[in-house]
Amino acid sequence: MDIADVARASGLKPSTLRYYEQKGLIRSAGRHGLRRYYDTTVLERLALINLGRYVGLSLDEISQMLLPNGVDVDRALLRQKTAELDKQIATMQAIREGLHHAANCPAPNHLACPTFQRLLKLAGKRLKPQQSKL
Amino acid sequence: MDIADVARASGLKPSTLRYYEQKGLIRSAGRHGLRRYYDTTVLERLALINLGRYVGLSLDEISQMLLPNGVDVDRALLRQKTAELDKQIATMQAIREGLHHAANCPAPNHLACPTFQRLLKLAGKRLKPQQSKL
DNA sequence: TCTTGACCTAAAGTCGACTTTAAGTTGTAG
DNA sequence: CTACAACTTAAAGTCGACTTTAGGTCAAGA
Repeated sequence: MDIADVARASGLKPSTLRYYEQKGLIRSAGRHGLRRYYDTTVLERLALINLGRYVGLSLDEISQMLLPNGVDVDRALLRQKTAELDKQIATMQAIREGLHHAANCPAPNHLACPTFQRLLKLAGKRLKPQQSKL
Repeated sequence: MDIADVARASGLKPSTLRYYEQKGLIRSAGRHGLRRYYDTTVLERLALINLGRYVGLSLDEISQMLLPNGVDVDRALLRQKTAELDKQIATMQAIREGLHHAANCPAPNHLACPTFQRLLKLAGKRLKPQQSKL
């Protein structure tokens, strides 16, 4: 497949694919003249990359996790990321509760409300970011 | 309090506070000569801003939510954000499950595994970002 | 009174993840 | 065989959220 096919199949732009290649995240199977061609395993690798981006990893972190040969993942890092994700989810749920309460709280001013107070403290400690797009 | 006090109390740098003021997110209570001074309600406003950042709002979105007068929040937007957060949490949990599975899956290659396959599809549809720092 | 550390402004710089642009090359349909 | 749509590269641009820098002002302690 050529770059346009991969773009179509992955939802990424050709420029993004070239960029990922430049960063060492993917490789083309070769060239026809100047033009890259890819085999279909690149799609799985891209899916893995999307997954990583989804859970908030940077491209650099992702390239550490992706084993350069083949299409697999570093399991230790995976476990670590799972644990981080657990914490993040817990905090988000607490905040979600707080927001829900705030949205329906009869107090004229949220800051008067003890539930909201707790919420503000919770958000005080920011965790790691979660990047993603579209 | 002067800007250094607010910085200390909020965990934000003076430069960030000036930046937030420039963006219209906060206001100082006045000046002593050139120097800004603040009253303590700015701390609550900053806590609210942190909260917004935490749940993935941009500074522009936050300034829409914060009522310019006083220290309160737009409740409709709050409800909407709560709903978005629900979706986001659900997806993160699914992915968390998938990662957990992958980290402990005996298959030599995750891509062989149907659980991981589902996971990859899930991550395909990226949601909105969640920004935050530190 | 003098010094100095904390403050001020405007403008430029940074970072990650791309996208866009400018200029050039080429596989392929007609 | 020719045209041209689709590819190529290197470099510059963009976006959000800040931070840093350069150059200046000033309140307060010694």
